[in-house]
Amino acid sequence: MNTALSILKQHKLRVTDCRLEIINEFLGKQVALAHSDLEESLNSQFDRVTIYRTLKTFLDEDLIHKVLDDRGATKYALCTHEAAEHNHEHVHFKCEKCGETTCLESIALPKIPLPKGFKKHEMSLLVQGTCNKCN
Amino acid sequence: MNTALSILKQHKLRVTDCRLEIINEFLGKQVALAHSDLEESLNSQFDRVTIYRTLKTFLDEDLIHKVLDDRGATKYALCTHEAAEHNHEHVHFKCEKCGETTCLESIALPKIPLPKGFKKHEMSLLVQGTCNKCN
DNA sequence: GTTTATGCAAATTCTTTGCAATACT
DNA sequence: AGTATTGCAAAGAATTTGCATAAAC
Repeated sequence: MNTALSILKQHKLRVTDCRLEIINEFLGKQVALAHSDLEESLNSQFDRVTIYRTLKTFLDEDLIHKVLDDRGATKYALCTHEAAEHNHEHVHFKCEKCGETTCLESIALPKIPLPKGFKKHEMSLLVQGTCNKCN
Repeated sequence: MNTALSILKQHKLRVTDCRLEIINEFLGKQVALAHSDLEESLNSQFDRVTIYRTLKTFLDEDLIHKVLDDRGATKYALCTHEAAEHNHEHVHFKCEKCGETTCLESIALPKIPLPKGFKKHEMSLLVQGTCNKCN
């Protein structure tokens, strides 16, 4: 079971209100969140700086990952840790109407034939359009 | 033939030093460039603000397009206008060693089966790894 | 009790806007 | 000549850093 508490414990991070609430935001809404989204939904409960630092900590611990955005905004989403090997390779879908970015984890990434001399390490795919809620 | 001059003429833009040089940067290095890259390579020849505005003009004219970056930096690359219909849907490759982002225009984007209710408009694919120069 | 996280202030960086001077057609 | 572009100053976001206080283990 994945509670905010158990996630922090798994990563051997100290349990603080800010961290718990931020993880709960990610668990609650199943979409990628930007710093500004968190600041807003946590309603100035925590300092802007604390949120930045929490996100950085989570990134370093591979608890969240960055999600590409067409507009250059930095968004984050929880990593799923089910498998032994960790990867961030989902398809992300950004809705052009509501602006939400969802991880489409069920969809496998295609194999891309690269030119000679290029070696793939990881890849990310961002699809833009309208989501199921806005259609 | 694609000279900086002819590109500006095609887009009915006024010919200025700054615009010519920026296009030449893109033509010269075949990689995606960020504002800071241009500022550096043009060596403070033009004001920071002018470069921002030039990039915005070029974006509006579909002369360049934004390229996704894993680190959240905003990068741009020239659009290729060969075909009648314009699209930005290349595969982009970012080298983790040298940091350069190249458009792999020859590689077709795969079709992605989206869940019910999702409708695709456009998509971008970023592959990260090591490029042919760094391998 | 020791270590780590938080909040506040302030510094940096990134990007945009207003306006007068300049360059383009 | 008329219009668009540039440079400078300055405003406004976004993000980072330093340090003392507070909280977690």
